[in-house]
Amino acid sequence: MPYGDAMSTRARSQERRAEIVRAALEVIAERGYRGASLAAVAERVGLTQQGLLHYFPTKEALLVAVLRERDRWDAVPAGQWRPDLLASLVEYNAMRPAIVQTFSALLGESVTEGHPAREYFTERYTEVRAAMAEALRAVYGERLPSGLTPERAAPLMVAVLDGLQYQWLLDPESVDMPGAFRDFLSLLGE
Amino acid sequence: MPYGDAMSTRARSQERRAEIVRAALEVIAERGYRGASLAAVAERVGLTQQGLLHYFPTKEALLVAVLRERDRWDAVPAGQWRPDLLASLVEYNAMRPAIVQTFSALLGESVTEGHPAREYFTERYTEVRAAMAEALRAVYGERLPSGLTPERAAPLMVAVLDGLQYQWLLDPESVDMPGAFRDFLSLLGE
DNA sequence: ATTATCTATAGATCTATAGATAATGC
DNA sequence: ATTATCTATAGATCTATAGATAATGC
Repeated sequence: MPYGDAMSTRARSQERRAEIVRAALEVIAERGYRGASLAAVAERVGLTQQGLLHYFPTKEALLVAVLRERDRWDAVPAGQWRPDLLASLVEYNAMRPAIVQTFSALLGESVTEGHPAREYFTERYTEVRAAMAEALRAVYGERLPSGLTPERAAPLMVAVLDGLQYQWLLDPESVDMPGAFRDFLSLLGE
Repeated sequence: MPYGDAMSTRARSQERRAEIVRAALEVIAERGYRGASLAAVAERVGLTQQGLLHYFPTKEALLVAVLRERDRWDAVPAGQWRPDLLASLVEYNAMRPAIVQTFSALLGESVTEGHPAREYFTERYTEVRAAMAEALRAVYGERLPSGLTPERAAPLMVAVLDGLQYQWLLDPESVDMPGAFRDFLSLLGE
């Protein structure tokens, strides 16, 4: 391939897929997964709905790609979580409502029957609680200052993160998500 | 109206509406609001979809009735909340996954654009945070033992309640929702 | 008269399949 | 040859409207 040449077909194809996944993220944020139509995603990347199905053969395949993409954002591996990094993550999220909204909408839908993301979230939360417990253990040992074990504090930490996101998405003016999360950290740690 | 007579038409009609609302609750728990079809609700009460529309002229009118019904369950007025009563409420909820699931699914959907329950949840959370702050103030005064003001503890309390529900709905075996909530109360209160 | 319920149906969608056509890369 | 994309379309839904029919209550 000569210098300055266009991308290879494979690279072009991968970029197209990435574009489609980004568009799907947006449409899911706006309408949820069940409400997101392939046509709406396709339109955003200048394809017909049938053209999109060339890249992802079913709507569910596209959702799987969206969830994989989500996993890639966890730039910090779970084994390296620390409370101060989590606080930064919350601040970062507070600048990215679209992404928070995509996953809050998906989490909400996932508790309904037969939802294709249900298993993903169930497994992810098991992992996230375990990683959170390890992160707390690394900082505090077997007991937090409040007396809780890392295993019992972990689901509370996760609950606060998710619960604050819903309150903040519904009413960003009234809810200081990063501030509330720092309050919770000080509660745990004192 | 003679003794032992059947109900009045009006009473019969109200009972039919209540039946429909209950059925809608179930279908929304299973499929969310966008995924819930009027036909599925109608079938559950032995009506055709068009027959159902005699009682609720649009799908949105049915949702409004569902949300009103939800408000009626808050048997304990917000002005009388106390931490120990909240703990009982969580235990009660842990025995009613269907109801928890209906509102967790609706909350998740409500953050998407143009969702007909969005305004309802936005306003409700404003009220719930205020009521929670008052409940905490009544017990602890201007500062909780942890040093937080009631206004800053309130959104955390609400977040823990909602966040735990999602974790519990996804994996009831692994998440002790009432136990975790009590842990959080002891964190706040000590 | 009013209420409850039905059949028929319009008009929008939605996902997915089939198969054509054009462009790209060995 | 393979890849990208399109048109055509099947087959399922969905909500809502129109209008008929039967039952109930003044």
